[in-house]
Amino acid sequence: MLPDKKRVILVVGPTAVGKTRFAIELAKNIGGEIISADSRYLYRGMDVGTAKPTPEELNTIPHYMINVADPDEVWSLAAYQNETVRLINEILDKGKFPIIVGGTGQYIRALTEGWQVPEMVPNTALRNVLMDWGYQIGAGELHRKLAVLDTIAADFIDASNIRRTIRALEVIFTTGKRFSELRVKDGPAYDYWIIGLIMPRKELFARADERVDVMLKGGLVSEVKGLLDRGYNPLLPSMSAIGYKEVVLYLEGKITLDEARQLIIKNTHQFIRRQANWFKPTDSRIHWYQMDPYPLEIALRDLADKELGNT
RNA sequence: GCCGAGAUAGCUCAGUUGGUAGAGCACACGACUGAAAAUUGUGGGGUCGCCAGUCCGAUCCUGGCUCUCGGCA
Repeated sequence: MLPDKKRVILVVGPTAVGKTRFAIELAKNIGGEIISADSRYLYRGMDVGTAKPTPEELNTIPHYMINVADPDEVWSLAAYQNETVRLINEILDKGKFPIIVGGTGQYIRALTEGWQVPEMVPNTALRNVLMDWGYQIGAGELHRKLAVLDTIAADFIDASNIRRTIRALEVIFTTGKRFSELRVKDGPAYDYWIIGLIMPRKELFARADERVDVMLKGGLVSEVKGLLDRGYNPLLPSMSAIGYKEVVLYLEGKITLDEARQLIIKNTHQFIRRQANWFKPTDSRIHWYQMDPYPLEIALRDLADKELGNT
């Protein structure tokens, strides 16, 4: 099978479903290189708690967008998108298949739907001002201010979602344009083939729970302690990752280790549910595969059929 | 056996000066355009332990019973 002109493959699905292994095997079979679409793999030194691929796994197939930033660097959707589009072209130029793998639904969607993210770099000072304002008058009232300036944006941002409200106001105040107008969808720039991996939620939860214990035994606490010792602020976006924020609470003596474990499990379940909002079973663009029996062969066959134009 | 406390959603518990009930978690579903493993919205679910009494009306008051927990024997 030869690489198509603009074919890009994606492997999506909830955390702990088994994307990493599947993608590597897929890449080996079709001559692909892997671009991570996981907002937590970006950071160096955050390995155990993010279930990052092992160094051996990273060596078998070229991987990108992993370990590209220190934990105190702030990444974003737009930055991710820009960098990834560049990498896709690079891999295509080499005559290989780009395989985008990850569980960060927003990153995936932005790519597959061709989002034009508003050109407006976050303005921390402005955000802080808006945040203070929001706390004074209340999230609902701040949202009402937004409604005056941009009815459409106010419509798709929940009234109590102060963070989204602030971003919209930030963009409006800085650009003088409506946030809703800048929120453009260009449609897919490549011929995306989206593979969705899924398993019954109960099993998924069980796997995720097991993984939490593996992480704790595998040195999650000392990893977090190391990050704090190196001076990384627990309030950094990177440190808001599941597994990290809870262990920070434990290290600060606010909760016990067992409470931290329970919290991580709880937050992971909620995360899996939220991920399902981006990857829906009803989404006709996604080719869904149950993980049992292992779907590599079928997925390869479906892909081959697609290449031959039979689909 | 005696004394005390308790029995309310799947779990932990709050509550009703008597007018058939709530919160967190769990579970399910949704939003999202430069913080996204973030932030955020909605929903289903209860014969309020059992029986009797008082009352227009009992989950709440009274009596009995069953069970649980703690203390004493």
